[in-house]
Amino acid sequence: MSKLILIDGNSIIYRAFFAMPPLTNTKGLHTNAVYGFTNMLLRLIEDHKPTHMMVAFDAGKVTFRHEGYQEYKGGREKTPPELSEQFPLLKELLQGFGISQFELEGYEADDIIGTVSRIAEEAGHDILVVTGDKDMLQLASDQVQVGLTRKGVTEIETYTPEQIQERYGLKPLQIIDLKGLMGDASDNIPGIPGVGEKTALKLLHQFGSVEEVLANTAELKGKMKEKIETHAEDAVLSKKLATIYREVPLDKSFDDMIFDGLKEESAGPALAKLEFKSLLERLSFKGNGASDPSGPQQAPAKEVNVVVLTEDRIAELNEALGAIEALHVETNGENPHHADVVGVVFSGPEKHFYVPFEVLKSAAAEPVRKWLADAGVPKRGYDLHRTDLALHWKGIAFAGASFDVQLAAYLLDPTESNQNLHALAAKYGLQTLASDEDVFGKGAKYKVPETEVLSKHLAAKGAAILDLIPLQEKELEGNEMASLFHDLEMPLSRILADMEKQGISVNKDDLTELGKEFEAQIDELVKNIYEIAGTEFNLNSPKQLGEILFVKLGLPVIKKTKTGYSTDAEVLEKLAPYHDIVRLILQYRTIAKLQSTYVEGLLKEISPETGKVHTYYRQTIAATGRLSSQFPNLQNIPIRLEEGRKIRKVFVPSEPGWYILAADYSQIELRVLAHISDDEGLKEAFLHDMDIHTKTAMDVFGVTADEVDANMRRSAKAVNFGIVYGISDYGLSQNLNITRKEAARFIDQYFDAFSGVRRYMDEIVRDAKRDGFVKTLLERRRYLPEINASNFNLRSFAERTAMNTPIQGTAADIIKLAMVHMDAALAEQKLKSRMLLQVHDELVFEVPEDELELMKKLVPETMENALKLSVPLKAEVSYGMNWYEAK
DNA sequence: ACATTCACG
DNA sequence: ACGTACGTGAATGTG
Repeated sequence: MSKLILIDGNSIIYRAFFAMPPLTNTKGLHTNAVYGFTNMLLRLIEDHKPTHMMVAFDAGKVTFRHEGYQEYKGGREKTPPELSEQFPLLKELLQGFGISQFELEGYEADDIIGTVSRIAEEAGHDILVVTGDKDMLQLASDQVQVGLTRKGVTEIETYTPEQIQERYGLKPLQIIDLKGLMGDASDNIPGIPGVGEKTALKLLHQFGSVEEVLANTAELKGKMKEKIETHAEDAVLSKKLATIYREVPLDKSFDDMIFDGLKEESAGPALAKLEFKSLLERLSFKGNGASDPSGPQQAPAKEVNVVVLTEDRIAELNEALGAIEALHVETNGENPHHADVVGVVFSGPEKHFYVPFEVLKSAAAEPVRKWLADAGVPKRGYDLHRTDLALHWKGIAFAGASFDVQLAAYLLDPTESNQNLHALAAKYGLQTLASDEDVFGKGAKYKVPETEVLSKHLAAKGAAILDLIPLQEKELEGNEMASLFHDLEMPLSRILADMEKQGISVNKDDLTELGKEFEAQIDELVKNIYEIAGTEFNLNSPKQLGEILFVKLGLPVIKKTKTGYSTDAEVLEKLAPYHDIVRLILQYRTIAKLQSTYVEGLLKEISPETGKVHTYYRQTIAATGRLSSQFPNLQNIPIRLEEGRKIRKVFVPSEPGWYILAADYSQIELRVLAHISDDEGLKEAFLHDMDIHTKTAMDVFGVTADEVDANMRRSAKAVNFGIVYGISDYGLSQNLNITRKEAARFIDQYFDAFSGVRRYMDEIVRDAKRDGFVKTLLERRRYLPEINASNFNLRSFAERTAMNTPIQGTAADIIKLAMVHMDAALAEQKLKSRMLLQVHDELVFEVPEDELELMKKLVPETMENALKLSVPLKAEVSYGMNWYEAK
């Protein structure tokens, strides 16, 4: 028994658009209408189990109806752009669902449906027509039911001829006459003025058709008669316009409309692309994709063909290494330097080999380890940076990383917080991969399951990696990010791993000594504070401190936090004149921070084996493309205050007689801004290597260099910071402690002096609103879904981000390039010097004495020539016996 | 798990 | 009128 569902695409998507609340995906595309449409489709499929489906669309602005009546559909509101952009999304989704779509230039969707339904009817099929347009009731027959949307779009009320009779007292074809008399404002069909549904029905019940009404106007009287007679032509025309044309020349056959269920491999990605996560979860794909009406259920993982290799069977893998296309090393713990290897899987398209770690370490697995260490063999996997480190500390060398799906996912959307392979696979609608949480449990409940379960899970990961690679590769190419990925980020991941393995030596004794000094100072401060307060309390508790300051001592409340009084440094600075205790608290805070984070924290991270700290650079965290550093964070070692800066003295070379050499970019972000904004004044300043803050003060305040005083320069510096961050008068006023009005004046003066920067800021925000994302010079992207939000805060934040990200991100691109070039130069010149740290605009090396002169030239040169801009890049180098001295 | 504070660029 | 400066990580206290 065949069942055909014909859907009026235009009508339904319109209804869905206005019925659904606004909805956008993370890329900022509107998806509400498609979401409503999809819900309706799933409902139809479930309720009616169709064997054939087709969605018809209007095509072409002008249809045959316009020939007789040019005003047809005139006066209609233009389709809102939020809806227009959803048509391609819907069409792509339908393709993924395996549902045919018809359109033909010059015809409307209802004509196509009318034609198909006539042919299908003649062939003896059962048909359901789905639309929001009552006109289509004219198609109803014994075999054709017409489903009209109710309220939303998922509710559909189906009409048979009997039900139409019941409701209107009309035969289906008389619906055309009804429209002829009433007209239709939305299509600009006139009908007879003053005749609405009620009158029209009365007339039709009496006469039967438009023609009969017109032929018998004699039987009518009064105003009604007059109106009908004067508008007789309109009625005839209106009827003609309302008549669905059922002879559209379609070159489609019945087979073109076959629907044999949702296929996970195509429907999944389509839903995933739209980020309809709830629908993805609701659907369970099995065989023909019929969803289980009993509700959500766990989709069974696809059977992966996995071989568990014991030591005596490792030869099977040794021989199959040529067919291995991906690997996955499962590790536990956050810190890859201290991670245990839980298990390893080697994946080919047909077969997966699970290798317990003991087996990988065994003598028999020597060929596998050689394969792993061979830089000439490209490796593909998930988080290969972590893999490299984990294996390294277990004595297994890893090289040749060529495609990391985590890194690719980061580039494709650097703000996505969940980078699990499970989430990634789901995002692309791939075969459901169990989550690590489900397999291992989380937190204290983490437990490695038995080999049977573990090997299957890891093999499924290997399979997911293999499936993801071509999809990501294509997307990277589509975004012109292939080079950023292959030529910058992938090579960098290996370099970072090398730097981390190398580590930087920390003088433990000096650090402990420093800790003792801090401890004495803390004891003294705490004693005095308790004495002045007249009570002992937990100084580290903002809550208790607030109680003392604002209740007991009655100091004025400057600002509040969500949970109570704010006691941050900014507040305490303002309170200092009121009470002597405040200075002491500020001093305590400073020293306590140094003690807990930098003395105790760093001591804990010193490796007993190497006497070094081995940070972990994270390449897939920062939304702008910067690196971040963990365990310990070596990108926030104190420098601004002398007390803290001393911490830097404990970072020393790992070999006697060597030096620490550091080079940092001077004003890289403002130089980047000069380049991308093409502002003449800013470019000029950097071409002459002027002091940029003084130059800014000169232009903003209209004075000569000599007239710039310290205060003017300070203000100019704050404005420059503000510009880079995406300026707002409020932010600048906070920073400079001036009124918003004064800040606004500064900004205005700045933009008058640097009009190219104003132009850039306007353009980048406009582009972001149009594209939904911004880019760096190297095509790194960041999506800004809130750039068109109606909420002022959200929108403003996105606008500032649009201004800042290309600047901060391009600076990140540049230093990453410099690192790749530096690594190559060190290798090529066979230097012993080692790159150890990156701190956003600074690179730190350890250098033997005999390479010092060379490195003092090579490092800044390499950094300055990393990328050619319209202004020169400048790097300043220094060196000493420790990081403190390299300033 | 979340908030507050503070270290860096 | 709206009310935040951009990007991070670690330590600590609290619910």
